[in-house]
Amino acid sequence: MKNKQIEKAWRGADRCKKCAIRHLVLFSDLDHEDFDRIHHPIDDIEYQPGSRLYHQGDEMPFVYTVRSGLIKLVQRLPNGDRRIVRLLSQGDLAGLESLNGQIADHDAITLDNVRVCRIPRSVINTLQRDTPNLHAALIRRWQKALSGADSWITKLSTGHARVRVARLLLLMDQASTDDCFFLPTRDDMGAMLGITTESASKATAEFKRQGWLKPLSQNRAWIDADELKKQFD
Amino acid sequence: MKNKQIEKAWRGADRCKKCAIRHLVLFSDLDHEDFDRIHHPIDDIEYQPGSRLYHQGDEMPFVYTVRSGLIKLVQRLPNGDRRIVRLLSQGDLAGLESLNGQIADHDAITLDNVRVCRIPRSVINTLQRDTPNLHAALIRRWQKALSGADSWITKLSTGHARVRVARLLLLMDQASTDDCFFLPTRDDMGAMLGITTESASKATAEFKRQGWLKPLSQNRAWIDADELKKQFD
DNA sequence: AACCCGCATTGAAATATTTCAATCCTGCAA
DNA sequence: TTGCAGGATTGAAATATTTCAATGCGGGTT
Repeated sequence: MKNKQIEKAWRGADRCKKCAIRHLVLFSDLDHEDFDRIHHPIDDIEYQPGSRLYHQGDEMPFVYTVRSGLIKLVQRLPNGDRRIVRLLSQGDLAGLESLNGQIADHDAITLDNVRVCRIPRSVINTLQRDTPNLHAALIRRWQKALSGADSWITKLSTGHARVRVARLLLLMDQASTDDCFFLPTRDDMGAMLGITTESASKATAEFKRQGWLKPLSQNRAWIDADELKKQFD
Repeated sequence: MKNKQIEKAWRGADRCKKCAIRHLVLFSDLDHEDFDRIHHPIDDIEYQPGSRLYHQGDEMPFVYTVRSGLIKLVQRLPNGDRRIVRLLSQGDLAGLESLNGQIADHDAITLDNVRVCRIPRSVINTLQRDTPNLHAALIRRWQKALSGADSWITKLSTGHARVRVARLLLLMDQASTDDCFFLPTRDDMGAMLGITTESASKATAEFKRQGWLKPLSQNRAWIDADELKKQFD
């Protein structure tokens, strides 16, 4: 069986102190004492592609820090329409709404191999009371999510299908540290851009024919960013 | 001349203690001492329709609490496309990004008569250090903005033009305390929904013909919410 | 190697939206 | 009251997208 969690490698907050990407994650500004206040287990979990961290409507006992990989947040409408409203990558938080005790706004589904730290809500709430440093970190995450949501609207939900696909590719290219990046399925592209799978495919195929997009092995691709910008900006 | 601020009625934080909508605004959870910590002037300002609180790209020395009226947040793309990414109403904060010292992500423009409290960034930052209560209030605002942004994507940027217009009307109806609500210009509807002014107009006109939408005096309208939901949900 | 399965691609017809230009309203000013 | 200005509405032609059905392709399995 695929799509389920496969590992709980590490437990506890001690690990956080030594985390290789600590500057990116939520606890970056905590000091030594702060860590000692954490008594609930913080688990390091790895997911296969297509796993679901939580469902829209779930109670949310945890917050997740993304350590690596990509997660899509999918929102369903009563009529069955689905829309991907955001992608989360390294350093982002999934399940922010839990901090206010709300139920999940989305399905959170992994796109590729994903590693997260799963933090009980109570840890955040406790720390928040005592350590102002965490506040700033939280506010920054919130701010980033919000401005991401805004540009999702202006860049990915506005203009012709070909333009939206181009902008998506440019965004994913920028977000990647590598010189190649994760290329979503046409289906997911459609759900991100508010167009059909076929329209996403037609645009993508055309970019390939033009040589502006080159698929590499396994879901990964390279783009000629300058050319795409020149054509569609 | 229109479109400029016309009044600075009240100054200072003392007023905040007596604010009629204090339960809705940012300082709802502050206690008496907290208010005494505020030394910078907090102004109560009224704007005419079409006024601009700030421009995309501006430095942001202030945060604004909306006391009454509607504000649109408009984002411009390099190619000149504009998109309204959110509407702010009573109790919402404009200029959240200022809290991280960032420049404005949007143009903030009033749709009707708007009254706001203009709070210097320094007040927030100072209070934030000392009063955990403000934190919760800020986080709530952020959360609300974010989930608003998400449903803007799923509800207002997905599906056929007629459906989007219907959803917009339903949203504005729900948001209103009154039994009628502010009906935006077709131009603004287009910018909210990612469609042309004409498409917005055609949908709106059809709803009127069907009797599902009745314009009242002056930008205000009533809808048959049940019927619209039945048709487009 | 042959076969499958799950995407991706493609084409053609049916729809929907945009574009562009003309016309209609309505509130406001003279 | 008349006239004007700024939106709103409408129609018809040009485009773009969706729909639906067929076909292609690549990786993994037997």
